[in-house]
Amino acid sequence: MSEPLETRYDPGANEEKIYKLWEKSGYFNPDKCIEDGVTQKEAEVFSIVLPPPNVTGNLHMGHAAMLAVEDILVRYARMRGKRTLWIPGTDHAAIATQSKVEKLIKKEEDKSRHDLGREEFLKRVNVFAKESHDTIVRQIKAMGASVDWSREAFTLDEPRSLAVRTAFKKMYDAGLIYRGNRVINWDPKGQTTVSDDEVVYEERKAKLYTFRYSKDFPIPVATTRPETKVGDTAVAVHPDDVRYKKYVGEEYDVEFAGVPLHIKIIADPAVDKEFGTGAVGVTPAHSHTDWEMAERHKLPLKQIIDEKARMMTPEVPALNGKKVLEAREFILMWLKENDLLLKEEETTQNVAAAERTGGIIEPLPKLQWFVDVSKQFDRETLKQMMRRVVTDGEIKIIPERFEKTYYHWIDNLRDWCISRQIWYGHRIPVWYRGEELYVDVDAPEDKGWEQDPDTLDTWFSSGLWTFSTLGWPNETNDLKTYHPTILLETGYDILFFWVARMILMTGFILDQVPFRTVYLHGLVRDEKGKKMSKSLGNAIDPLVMSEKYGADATRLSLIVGAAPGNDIKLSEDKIRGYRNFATKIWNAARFVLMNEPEGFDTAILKNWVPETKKDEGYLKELTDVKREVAEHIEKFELHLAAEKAYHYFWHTFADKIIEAQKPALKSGEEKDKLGSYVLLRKILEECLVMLHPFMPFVTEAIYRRIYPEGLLMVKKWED
RNA sequence: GCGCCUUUAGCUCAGUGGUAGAGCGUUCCGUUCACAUCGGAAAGGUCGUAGGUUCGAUCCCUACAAGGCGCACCA
Repeated sequence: MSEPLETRYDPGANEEKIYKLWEKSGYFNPDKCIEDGVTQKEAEVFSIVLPPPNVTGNLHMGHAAMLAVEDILVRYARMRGKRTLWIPGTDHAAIATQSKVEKLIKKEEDKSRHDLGREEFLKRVNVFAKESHDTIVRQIKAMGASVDWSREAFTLDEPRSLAVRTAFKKMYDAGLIYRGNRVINWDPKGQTTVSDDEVVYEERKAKLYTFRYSKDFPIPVATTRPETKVGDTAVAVHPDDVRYKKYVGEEYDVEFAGVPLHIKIIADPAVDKEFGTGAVGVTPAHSHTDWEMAERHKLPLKQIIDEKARMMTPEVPALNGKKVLEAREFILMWLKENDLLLKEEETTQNVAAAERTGGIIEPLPKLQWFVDVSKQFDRETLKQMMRRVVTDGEIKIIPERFEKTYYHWIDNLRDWCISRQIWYGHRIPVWYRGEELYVDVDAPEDKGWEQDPDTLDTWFSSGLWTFSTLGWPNETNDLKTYHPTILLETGYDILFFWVARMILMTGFILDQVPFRTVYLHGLVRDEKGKKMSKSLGNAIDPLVMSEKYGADATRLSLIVGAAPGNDIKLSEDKIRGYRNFATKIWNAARFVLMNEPEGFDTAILKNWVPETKKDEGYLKELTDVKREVAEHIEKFELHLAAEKAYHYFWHTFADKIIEAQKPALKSGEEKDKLGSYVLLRKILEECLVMLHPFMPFVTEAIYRRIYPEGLLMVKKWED
């Protein structure tokens, strides 16, 4: 035994050093483990990707929780002798990053991206993304995550770009990607389309106006958006509605607020007889459901709102170019003046807003690229395939209840709009020359072609993540060895955005599932249950906590009491509590090592058999606890595993077993001293192994004191 | 409208078909050496409400209530 341990464990003085030691060993990389004989070549594989954090800034507690869960599973697998790969990376997060940088430039230089131009703007974004990336990497390391940095990837780097273009081409050739003029969600603020999943709804009070288009129009209709009514091409009623049956099929020409309208009366089951007047003014260009109705009834489409959310009514100069809210007032005035407004009542409506920019969504028709989720390929559609792999059990979702949520989402899924009018992202691999269109991985060689200016939805590239990180489209060994990955661990809030899209992309492209098990963790909230966010000022910074209490304590605070899929309420007190545990581990070790007999030889530990029934009982209990902890980890019940290990160490090992040995150690005969010491030493070392996945730094720090050349990280976890 | 979750000690949460546990907090006691970032002890719960199944329910079923969430509708 060399130097005695200090009375306290100092995370600040140890963590960085230990992480460097791990990195230097090369054992985050499974190839190196095999090379050095730490892992058997034929060993079972444990592979997992790190959900790539967005390069929009810092990591928050949610990321820390994710890193903690994954690192525990990864370290456990590695100590179990599995061929363990954890791939790190970052996500370019197209819209999120672009809008963040746009805001910064606006604030600092009062310029828009158009002032800078595409090339210069992208340079700026890249600089920002690089800085953000570096911060993220530092933070991942600070949390102790044992990821294989040699395989680090970025959703927008060259290998991933090739994967994206190849995937696009493959899907286009199969007819699963098409270009179509459809009503999409337009974000006037971000000046781009967004997918259905990027739309968030907020309930607001609104007025419902009941009116007639003109004096002699037979059916009154109700609306919350009178300004869109200049785009109506039909009035829809329910097929069984006796009030209106006689009008169905009739067509009327009216002049509404100076705009000539041609209105056809149609019958469609989508109409609710009870709502409003039971008749709907159909605006095919500015409503998803109306557009679908228009498709069914072959109605014309009349766009009257442009991309700036302004009116397009050249017939009425006074209205033309007005913002929608001003236009609403204008129409209401006109209705009142002409005595056509019948009723005005309070109602609540869900206002659709773009998730990233907060812009109020304006549905409008636009020529965009879509993934067709209802087209057959290989005897089924993407929708059916996504459903099948979960119902068949090829993919298991934990907690199971989210499987229902997943099915529900699939059943309501519409074609996925993948083109965005932003600059930061994967440029769509399509080129145009007049009427010609060219789709391929690389640009056409002859002249005159122009590439589509749009970029792809960021989730298109993240959807390929489990295999683009393994080298696809190249047939790499990594791909053969590690795909499908064993586990995907992520927050339930991106089940649709990401998990579902990965299943979709992988299912089509590789005819595989991307992962066997999906483990969904909850969101980290503050002690009052509020979602942590910078703007609310209630965010607890994982790095600050790690500096204050150690990464081990921060990790454990995010694990204990956090059942899968349930939100985690976190307070600084809790983190402090687990810092105390790290101290306890340190001091228990300190005590044991202080009592090491002169000239102690560690060889004795190997074949040591307890001499008393009591010691035998202690060892039995230890083995039981360790096995139970392992079982919990294997069932992804980390909260139970951590609590059990914690409880055993503190209240059994420290409180009872150590206390019981004190008399012998203090005043016993040499033989008893040795016996007691070996017992404690044995249990201590086993505990270090058992606790290492949860608290890697403090356990490794102690282990290095005992075995200066050893590495706990790759010590075998035996049964 | 469809669906999901939560409701257990002051707080945060575990948990089991046989009348409840942990951590933190609180109160009291303790500082001759592993640790006061500690140890010991104590107080504190009719396990949301009402029914049902059962020999027996906090745990199973039904209804209800409160809180939260997802999806759809939102004319």
